Amino acid sequence: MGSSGPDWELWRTFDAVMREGSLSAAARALGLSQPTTGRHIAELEAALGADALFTRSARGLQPTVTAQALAPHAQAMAAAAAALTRTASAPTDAAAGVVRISASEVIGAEVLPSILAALRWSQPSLVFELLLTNASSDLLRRDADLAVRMTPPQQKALLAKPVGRIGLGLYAHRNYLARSGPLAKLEDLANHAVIGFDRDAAALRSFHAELALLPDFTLRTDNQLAQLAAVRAGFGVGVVQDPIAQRDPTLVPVLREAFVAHLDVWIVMHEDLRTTRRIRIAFDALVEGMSAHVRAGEA
Amino acid sequence: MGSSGPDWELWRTFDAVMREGSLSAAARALGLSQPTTGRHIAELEAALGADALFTRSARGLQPTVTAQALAPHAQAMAAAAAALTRTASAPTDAAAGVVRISASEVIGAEVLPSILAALRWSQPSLVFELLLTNASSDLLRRDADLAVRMTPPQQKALLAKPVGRIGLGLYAHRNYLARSGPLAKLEDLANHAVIGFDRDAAALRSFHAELALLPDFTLRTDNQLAQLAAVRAGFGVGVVQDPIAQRDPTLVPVLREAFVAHLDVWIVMHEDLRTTRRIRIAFDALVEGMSAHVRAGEA
DNA sequence: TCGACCCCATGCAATTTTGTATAGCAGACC
DNA sequence: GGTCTGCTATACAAAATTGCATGGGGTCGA
Repeated sequence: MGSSGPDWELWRTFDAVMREGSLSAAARALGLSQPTTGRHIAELEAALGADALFTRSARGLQPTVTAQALAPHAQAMAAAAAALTRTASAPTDAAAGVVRISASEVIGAEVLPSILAALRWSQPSLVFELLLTNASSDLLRRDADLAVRMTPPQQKALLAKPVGRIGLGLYAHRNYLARSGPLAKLEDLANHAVIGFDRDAAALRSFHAELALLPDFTLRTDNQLAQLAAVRAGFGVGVVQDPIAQRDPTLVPVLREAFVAHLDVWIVMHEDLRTTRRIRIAFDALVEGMSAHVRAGEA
Repeated sequence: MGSSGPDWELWRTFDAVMREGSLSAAARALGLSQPTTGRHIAELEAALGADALFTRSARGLQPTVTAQALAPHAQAMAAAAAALTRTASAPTDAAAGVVRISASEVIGAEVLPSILAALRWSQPSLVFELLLTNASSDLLRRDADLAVRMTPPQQKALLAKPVGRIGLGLYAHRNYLARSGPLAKLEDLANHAVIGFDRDAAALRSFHAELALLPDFTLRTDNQLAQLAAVRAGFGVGVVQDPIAQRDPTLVPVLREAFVAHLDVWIVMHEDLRTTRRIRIAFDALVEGMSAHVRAGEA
């Protein structure tokens, strides 16, 4: 019985069409010709039954409800295919090949570079890919090999190692403080420029718990790198990870007693990758590097 | 750039070869010819670089370390492909098509049948697949659409609904009790036939916590259906879910005060499937049916 | 030790899949 | 209103993939 579904290659085309929005664009992305992508989609539609996947138009293909329901699975398939080529990029027992790391934007921009630089110095054959997104992207969907996570490990299939706790505090640039009014009590914040989140529900909630009577933010953005940059530029007061703030002598902690929060940090990997040497090497390096980072913040 | 890895269809062949153990068997499973599968593997090996995936022998193909590292990703891909055909098996907005449900063996054999029977009565176009395994199989890997879980939801991408708590108790058949010695205190168990787990580490641990001084089991098996059958057959004393035991008047609860345990039950589904009507219908039916089951045990 | 069986590898013809070229259509912009 | 761009759909030839048949080699059991 070979009839267990269509040719997998058709799903790859489907995924590309969903992503690119038209047969022609998908053909370009895949390195195929436009008639071929069109035939692939036609073949899928024929194989799946009566209802069409797309409505054709001169402006491209618009996915039907069915196609929209299929899309996430196709993406999962694509992620697995990418993981396959990544894993095969070098022998399992070699300290070479591609390692794909998922982390938050702040960690990826402020902390990982030095860790990876050191690692590459000792392991010159490693190649890194960074997937920087705050929405903790799916290790389970194999979008990445390793991840730096701020939430406890959620899944048996994942191998997680805690590396400590990053303190969060309110900071401001000394130039800002020199020009602004007093900031000794939590209530003083009402007269200050406060940098915070815009719509990120999860982040807002977690900070609400810690900082119940926070005034309205003066600068709102969900991009934490922008928040950090704003604090450094002297715009106002914002939440900064202690170890990052302490590297910059111009940043001054404020309201140390009034605001306390922290992030528990984990390094996470797929259990499947346990035996792949380059992943293991990168895992260990991340554990060590992030541990050092966390300790630096405790000083 | 279309050169992002080999033809996906090759991975399907790879997965089949890993599963079946030989080119010929894989060819049979896929409905292809043996030369074709051989060529697929050869093409993969050529595409991935120097090191081979399999060592050829007259008894089949033996996977190398690299191939073993690739296998789980290929399985993930296969699961996603299966989910695609399943999802496409009927229009998204139809109360028809295949719904794949993961649950423990006991739930699948003792509880689900009546729930699904009732559901099928009101929705005759639904088709069900049961994946009965105690190792909570991966919803995230898209092995199933829905799951009945005894552990709290671990993943953001999953939509989980608690349906209550199933009590666990020690039970024995009345015929057994009529012939055996007294059973009033926990210590009396030493003189009884006790049915329990064999090697299932997780299960053993969870029961050790509840029943510290449990004697050595007289009948050991990790198959919980066999445990249940043994209790029903009057072999001895075993742990049974209250709602299941109470349906059978010949089963008598014993040591009610000494042993108390419970399982929190959740119905879990992929967030991706939220908009697929048949999955939603089955989800709601499972929530209602399992809630009723749980309540039945509280009587 | 022989035979039966299952396995992989290879040559060749048929089929399938793909690409090229082209036509037709809808919207954007001057 | 005309032109330009981007899209899909179709005809036909080239290329690639597949299946069939067959050969060679190893393992198991009588």
